[in-house]
Amino acid sequence: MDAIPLDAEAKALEAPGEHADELRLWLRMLTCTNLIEAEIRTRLRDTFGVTLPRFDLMAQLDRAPEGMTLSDVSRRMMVSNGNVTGLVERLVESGHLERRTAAHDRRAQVIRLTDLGRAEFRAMAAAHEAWIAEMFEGLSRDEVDVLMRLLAKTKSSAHAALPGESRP
Amino acid sequence: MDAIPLDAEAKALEAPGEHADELRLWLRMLTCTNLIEAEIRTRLRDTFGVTLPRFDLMAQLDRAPEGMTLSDVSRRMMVSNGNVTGLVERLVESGHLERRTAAHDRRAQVIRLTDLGRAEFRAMAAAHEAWIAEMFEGLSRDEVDVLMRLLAKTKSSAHAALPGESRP
DNA sequence: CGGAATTATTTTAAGCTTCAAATATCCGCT
DNA sequence: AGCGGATATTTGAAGCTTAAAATAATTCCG
Repeated sequence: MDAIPLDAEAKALEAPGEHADELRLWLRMLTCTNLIEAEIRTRLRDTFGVTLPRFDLMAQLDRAPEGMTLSDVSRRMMVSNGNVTGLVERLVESGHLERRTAAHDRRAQVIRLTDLGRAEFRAMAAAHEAWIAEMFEGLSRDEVDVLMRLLAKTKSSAHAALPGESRP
Repeated sequence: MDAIPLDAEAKALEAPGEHADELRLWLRMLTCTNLIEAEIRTRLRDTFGVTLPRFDLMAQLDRAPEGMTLSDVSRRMMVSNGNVTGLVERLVESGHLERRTAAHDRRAQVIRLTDLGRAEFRAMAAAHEAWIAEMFEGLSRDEVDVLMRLLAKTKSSAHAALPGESRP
């Protein structure tokens, strides 16, 4: 049986928005990121039995041998404070992190990798870097450079659109 | 060069830091995506009281007036089946979706937007498109085009690196 | 000094997400 | 018909994530 012809509402749906290009770009960007992220998550899990959030947290700490506060981690990972509290709790429990109260500020907790945590992270990081290289294998060096530059521009463009960014 | 593909373990043993550019590119891409996604999530919540996953699901359904099965949704959104089951459950509960058993296959559930769901989605989608445009405002039309092309290439490169993709 | 505002963290409730196991149904084949 | 494998969905357990409220400690400033 034939479908009923398009009504006004359906036509409105067909009408391309004013910014269809940007929307398509965003969706493509999201698809790319999700595709790669999902594969990395699976490989981390299958190869090392670790979740992506834990890996990400350990990656932050690997760059700060003297440790960081939970707030620092929260800001760098762009996740909520409460989220970090739970992640840290589980990683301390498993012996990958140690946590102590900051010497100069009794509100703050400083966390750092244990020897175990560091050793495990180094092994995972090497595999991770290779996996990422594999995913981007199809791009030339120039294309990587251009993409890098355009994403930097995108980041600053998006940042400018954030509320409370009225000042240059 | 690398005529023979190395397996994960072998790659992990490659000289460390060999693919720093790709790694930096990936981290930048991730930062961009997270930045934009977090802002969109906040605005959807504050403006419409809807979560991003619900918006994404409704977006899929808006393009399929006759409905889709849960599996279709799961594949398109690149999330697990169980995830979709829960999301759909809550959206049916709130009156945005209707669900019925597929006529030709009693295993499958076909879901579609209710009138309420469609009306609410249209309003949200218009705002969403404008927000995205705002985030990418700092890019010229040419830059958008180049980025689009490079991301398409990235997607196909990443896809080629997926297991079970040995054939071209 | 003392109060107000800020900052660091935790807690709680709700929802999202995955994986793996369990059900139910369908399809192809003999 | 009926068996066996594939497909669609649900369920359950564990973990991730957020927002908002609560707690605790610091800093600012008059």
